[in-house]
Amino acid sequence: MFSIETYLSEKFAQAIASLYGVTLDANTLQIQKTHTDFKGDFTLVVFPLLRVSKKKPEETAAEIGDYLKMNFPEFSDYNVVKGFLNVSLTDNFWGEMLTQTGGDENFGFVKANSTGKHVMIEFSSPNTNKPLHLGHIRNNLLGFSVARILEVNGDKVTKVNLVNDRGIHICKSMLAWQKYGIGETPQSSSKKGDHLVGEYYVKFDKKYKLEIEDLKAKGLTEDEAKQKAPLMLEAQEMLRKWESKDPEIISLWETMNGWVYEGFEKTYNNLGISFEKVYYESQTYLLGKSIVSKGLEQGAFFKKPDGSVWVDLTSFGLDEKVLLRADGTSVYITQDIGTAVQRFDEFHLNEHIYVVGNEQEYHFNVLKGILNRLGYSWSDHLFHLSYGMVNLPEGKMKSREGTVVDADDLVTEMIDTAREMASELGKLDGLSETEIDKVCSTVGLGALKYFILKVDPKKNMTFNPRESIDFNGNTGPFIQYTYARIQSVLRKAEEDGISFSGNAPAIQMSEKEKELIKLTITFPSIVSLAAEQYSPALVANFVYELAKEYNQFYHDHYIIRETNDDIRKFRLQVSQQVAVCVKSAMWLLGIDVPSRM
RNA sequence: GGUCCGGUAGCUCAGUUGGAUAGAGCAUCAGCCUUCUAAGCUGAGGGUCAUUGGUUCGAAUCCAAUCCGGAUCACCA
Repeated sequence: MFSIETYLSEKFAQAIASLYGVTLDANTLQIQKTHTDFKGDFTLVVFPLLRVSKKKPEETAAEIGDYLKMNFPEFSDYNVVKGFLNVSLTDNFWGEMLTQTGGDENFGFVKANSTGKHVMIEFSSPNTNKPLHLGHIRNNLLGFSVARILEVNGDKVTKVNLVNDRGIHICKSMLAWQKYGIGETPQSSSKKGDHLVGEYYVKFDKKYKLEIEDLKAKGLTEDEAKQKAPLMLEAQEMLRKWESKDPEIISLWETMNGWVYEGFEKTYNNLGISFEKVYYESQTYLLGKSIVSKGLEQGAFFKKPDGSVWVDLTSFGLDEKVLLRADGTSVYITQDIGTAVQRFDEFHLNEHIYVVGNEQEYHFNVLKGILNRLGYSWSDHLFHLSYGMVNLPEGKMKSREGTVVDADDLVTEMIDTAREMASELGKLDGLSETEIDKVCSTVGLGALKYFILKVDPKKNMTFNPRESIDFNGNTGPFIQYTYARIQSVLRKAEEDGISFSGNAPAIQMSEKEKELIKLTITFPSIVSLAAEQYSPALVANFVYELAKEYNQFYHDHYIIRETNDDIRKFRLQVSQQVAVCVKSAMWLLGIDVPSRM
């Protein structure tokens, strides 16, 4: 892949070799974009070179600058400020860059499946007892975006979802529905299935709390009350029945989960999220038991007097961890061991990414430790993409206090806001209803997705609803707007019969024009860096900067209205290249771009 | 208490292996539409990069200590 830094490094290295007789590794040179308040395109930091030049910083910089100017035609000028060598490249060079990179729809993307690496990425992983919320949205957007980023870096990527469809919490909503539901269904109530089931989960909790209070009034301790509450006992009984495949319970479970899946599908659809494969815990929760037993035989684990099986991970700086209970049943991590082994066996994975919140960092360290202890060579290829929590301005989301932001509500709200803004600004006059719907949905979702993805995944973030529906400044709609503007210009060019294909004309460029070319040619390295760091935020920050730069250019320059044919052609080419980068970058974030808005 | 993560403008965030006078957006104030989309552009104010030491030509960035947040350390998932 072409990189301007690499290109320049080689020239610099050549200069240094010739001047000082020392061959330096080209990528140890420190090259950066020249600060805006200095003249020049790129800057070589010469301080580290003083020990080979054995001269003052200014002198060293000047010597290298002279050499470059004398020997390479693309260097037009240089200046030295303290230990910084600022070099300028010719318009010719930048024109050549534009010619080389322009006109390729897939610019910045590596050919599909070219690395031969197969990566599985698991994300979303919802429970079927309540609808998706804001936290899931961050998870889904991250997982989906990272998958695309890896794809365009040449990996084969399989996106999977592991649905938590069993367990005591599922039984709670089932029980509440059975007791208080009077046959309510999504159809009868016209509620979305996942929301309906979620309501019964909440109902269980309420009734359960009442029972606890009741028992406490009768003299039981908090813990005793929690354990002895009739509802809890019933839920546990239901779980036992489920595990023994009681037909009535299984049927209820299937029905209610069916409602939830219908609801989830809608949410995923609205968000534009999809998976290649969906796993269900009801089918995987027993996996791993035999592996643990084998590990026990091999001495990787040990048994306590009560019969429970443990692993000692103190050598990894972790603790002892139970793998099988005394009664032989498995715990959560047992399943994770099983699914990991199954997936690596079945798909011959090179890497497995788990998109899971940072509160489970310990869990994944334990998982890797166990797999390492079991001797799986790929245990190092599990990667926990650990993202920070999403908080509200008033603090953590708490379901008890009803501050959880529902995913569906949020999406609807964003799209509604987009519609209000558009009609207020008269942006969509003359479009059909369906076209308007499409644009508003694109813009509303763009705002939401960008707002979340622009933040470094590792960091906790604050979701301020008021700021999220702002469509100005560093937002998704701002970037979409830039794209729509360019499309408008390109449409106009076509209408006017202006062709701008072919090589970039030789013209005298403005700073803004050069800046745009500079930015677009760094797109490929941003894409690859984003993959290395599993960080859509890098792509988001890049595309924002590009859009901002383009809007300044747009403000200061005529494009269609430019009368000089060469300049007009050049500006159209630059515009198109920016549009390609914007569209691609947004696509990596899972965000659509409208051709008008 | 142990481990991990974080602390940058009033608020939300950038800051790419240590580089020049620390940047954006929001909010506030002041400007720009007979001209290709004003969801745009320009300008102003706003900072002890938590604190203190250290490393060196040079630190928001690396190291140590301290302070303040958060997560985690379940036979929960």
